[in-house]
Amino acid sequence: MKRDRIEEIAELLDKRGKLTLEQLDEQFPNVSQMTLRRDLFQLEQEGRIIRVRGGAMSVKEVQKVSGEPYTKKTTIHTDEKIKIAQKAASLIDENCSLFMDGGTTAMYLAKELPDKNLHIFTNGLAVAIELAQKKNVNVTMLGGQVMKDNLSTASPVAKAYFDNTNFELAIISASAFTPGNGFSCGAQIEADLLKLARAKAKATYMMLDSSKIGKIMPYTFAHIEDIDVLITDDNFPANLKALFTEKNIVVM
Amino acid sequence: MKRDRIEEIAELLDKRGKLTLEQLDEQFPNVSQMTLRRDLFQLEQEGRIIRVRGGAMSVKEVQKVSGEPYTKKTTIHTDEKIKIAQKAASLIDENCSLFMDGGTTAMYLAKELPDKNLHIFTNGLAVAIELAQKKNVNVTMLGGQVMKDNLSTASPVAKAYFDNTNFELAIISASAFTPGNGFSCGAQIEADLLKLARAKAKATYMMLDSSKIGKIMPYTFAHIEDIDVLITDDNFPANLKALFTEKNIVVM
DNA sequence: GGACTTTATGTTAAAATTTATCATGGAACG
DNA sequence: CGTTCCATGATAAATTTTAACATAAAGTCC
Repeated sequence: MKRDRIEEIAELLDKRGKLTLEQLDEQFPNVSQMTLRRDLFQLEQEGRIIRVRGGAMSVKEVQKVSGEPYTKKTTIHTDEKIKIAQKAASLIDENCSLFMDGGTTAMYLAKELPDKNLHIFTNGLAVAIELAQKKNVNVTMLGGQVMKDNLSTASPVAKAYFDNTNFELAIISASAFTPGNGFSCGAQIEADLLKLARAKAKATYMMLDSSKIGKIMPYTFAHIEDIDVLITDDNFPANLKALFTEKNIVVM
Repeated sequence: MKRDRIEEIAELLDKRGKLTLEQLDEQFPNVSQMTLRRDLFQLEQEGRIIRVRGGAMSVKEVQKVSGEPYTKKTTIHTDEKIKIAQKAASLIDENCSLFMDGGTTAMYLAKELPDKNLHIFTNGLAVAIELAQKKNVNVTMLGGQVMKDNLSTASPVAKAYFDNTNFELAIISASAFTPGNGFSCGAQIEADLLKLARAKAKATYMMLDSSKIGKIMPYTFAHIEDIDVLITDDNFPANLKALFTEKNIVVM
């Protein structure tokens, strides 16, 4: 049907980056050019493609050419992060109240999250915008000074915010991890916030892609025993995994 | 010469996101459309813009979080709002500390603002992201529940934030205005925030495009005499203007 | 099941935009 | 100076997009 065809077109465009109407016509010989045009129009409305003269291109394709500091980051280790985000999304039940940080992995989680009844606290500007798209998700943004490199906020006043709020789950990620130094990040104020979130939550889930392993950043905000679940990718070393499992921490 | 013009076009496109050839023609009345076309072609070759039917768009624009809901709104009365934003931008001096709301007009102001040493408080997610692009601007995001229709936050705790901060200027806009009901908006909590910002600031500048005139929204947050400067467009009725000027309020 | 409405699609003509081509003027250069 | 090169402008031709209407298919409601 219509929707199937539209999805197929979107997929093709994501794959090829750019297609002319002629090429699309070849791919879909059983419908008219006008129909394909209308499909492209709809996809454009949905913000997934950009129509250009002669055809259309995938938004993702354009994003690859990126020069911005934040978007650059999002292209690194994308596949692992998406897989981690998908795993994390599968752990979140309806009616849950949770905290998410503002990192790129959290951004993918925000995208993967189904539109369920949830209440989410976050300090990520981009994360908040992404979540705001979902009708059933209630989003609360934590205020504070905006950090330009990762578009998230942090503030000494955050505690005041947390005082009147409750959440069961903190899903956070780290910029670096070693067994000795634990989970660390690059800003004191960010570390403070994450510590607070961790303390406030009943459980802490850590998303960590394996590229972070062996790195050390200035501020540690959690050690191995502070977390409840570690969500990582297939390249996570077995010997490290043992370190977690022997402390009854689930690694997935 | 040629290169200068091309750079200017690129800059404009980064600011506005998207321009039609007609709009470009207005901006550059001394060259022909064909020349502008050739400039766009060259910029496309350089990978800095994407040409679309009718004009071109900035690559940066596409890289923004996809499918923003407020993009719908941003297409209405765009030209007036940009002009108002430009006027407002010209009023802001270096080293100023100010509050900006999260509306679409504020969004244009954020884009028009030069990269000067400023400290800006805002409750707009998109505004904060836009401002974070500027190296010299220090941005503080106000936290709170995210309102999905306009991507801004509001919270009863905002007062706590304001208590420890100072700003000279509040640049805000309203959803509706009549002489009797003053400046109003659609959410109580938003009205509260704007009132607070107004009270905190030494001066209040109101950005109001003329399409808002005669409309009434549920919550009034300011009356004529509460503001210091009214920034509006050329369609602002003369009789209303008199109402402001007789109270020594600058209308521009 | 039949009459109705809605939705998706195709066809064609009209409108708009882009490309191609050639002509002009001025700057650069010997 | 004369020549060459480049940027620009004007116009016509080609292409693409939009708009309008017609038709077929799919639901929907008694």
